[in-house]
Amino acid sequence: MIGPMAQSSGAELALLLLGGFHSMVDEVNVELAKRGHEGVRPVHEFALRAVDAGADTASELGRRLSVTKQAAAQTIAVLEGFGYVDREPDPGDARRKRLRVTPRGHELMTVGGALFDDVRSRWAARIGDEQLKTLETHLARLTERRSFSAEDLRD
Amino acid sequence: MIGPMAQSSGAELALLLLGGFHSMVDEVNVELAKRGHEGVRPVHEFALRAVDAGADTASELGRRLSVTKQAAAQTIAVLEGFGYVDREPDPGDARRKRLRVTPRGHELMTVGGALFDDVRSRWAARIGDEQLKTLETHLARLTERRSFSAEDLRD
DNA sequence: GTGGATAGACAAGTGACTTGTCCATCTCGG
DNA sequence: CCGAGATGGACAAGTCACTTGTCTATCCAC
Repeated sequence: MIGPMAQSSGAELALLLLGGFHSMVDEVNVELAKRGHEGVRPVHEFALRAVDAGADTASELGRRLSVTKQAAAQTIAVLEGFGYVDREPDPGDARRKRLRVTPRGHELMTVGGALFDDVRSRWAARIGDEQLKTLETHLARLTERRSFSAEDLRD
Repeated sequence: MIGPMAQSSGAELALLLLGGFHSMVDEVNVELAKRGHEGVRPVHEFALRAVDAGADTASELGRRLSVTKQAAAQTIAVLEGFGYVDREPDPGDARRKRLRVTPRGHELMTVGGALFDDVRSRWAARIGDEQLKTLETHLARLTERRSFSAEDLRD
């Protein structure tokens, strides 16, 4: 379908990149569901990583993910509902509610990260580790100017 | 941000692929807007290509894009509003409304395709044409089992 | 011809956002 | 020490791209 539909090698490349992303994410999602993390979406996992990396308030998370603080607050509400983060008042600033990744949240990060690594390993086995590393290096160069974040990770 | 946030080379790879896709699409969108195709989104262009490639009814377009016929009908309504497609009754089947890409629609496809090709050329100039072709070949192999479609092209 | 599949329209609901508004709290210059 | 402006978070309403569900009109095969 890609060939006849795209009719442009540039458009095909774009679809290949998106297809690669979804291919990885779909595999990881299926495995996560089997391991008791049903309903979790990539955006949740990446948001969780951002929280763990220091985005411990809704406003800060919004900045990191390039969305409004309201959108970040909704994502946090979902993560809190799933038990992946909890919120406690900041003793030093009564406006803030500090976010913390729960043990279950850390487990999701560990399992999810391992699953992504598994998919990557399988890819490396198919095209060769050196080839995959080269591919990554090139992609990194091609996207380096994008201050990329997890926006548009909707599915 | 990718490094510290991902904490997993597999997850990083996924973000690189998505970042590459968005990088291409964003550039093309900016140029399309400058050329009088404001408001058009990638999903519209890919849907248009699908219509041109033979998905000439809402139901068929839905199948090709792996969305419901209702969703396809909405996309068509947008495309029709922009003047990229028109609909006429099918003389051989009174249930169908046959879709046709208008001249303006063909122009969008041409211009959009050329813009995607431009981005691809610029990438080729940076990493080498052979390297880019190798990257594409590998991506094609890695995603070949996915009966890929334009779903999740939302942004 | 009649029963089942199919095309499309209409309605309502969802998820992930947005903008806009509001208040509580913090920070800093004077 | 105090008032102005910045910041964090909550609430409300609207948007966008879907979904499920239902309905009618039409087609096709037996």
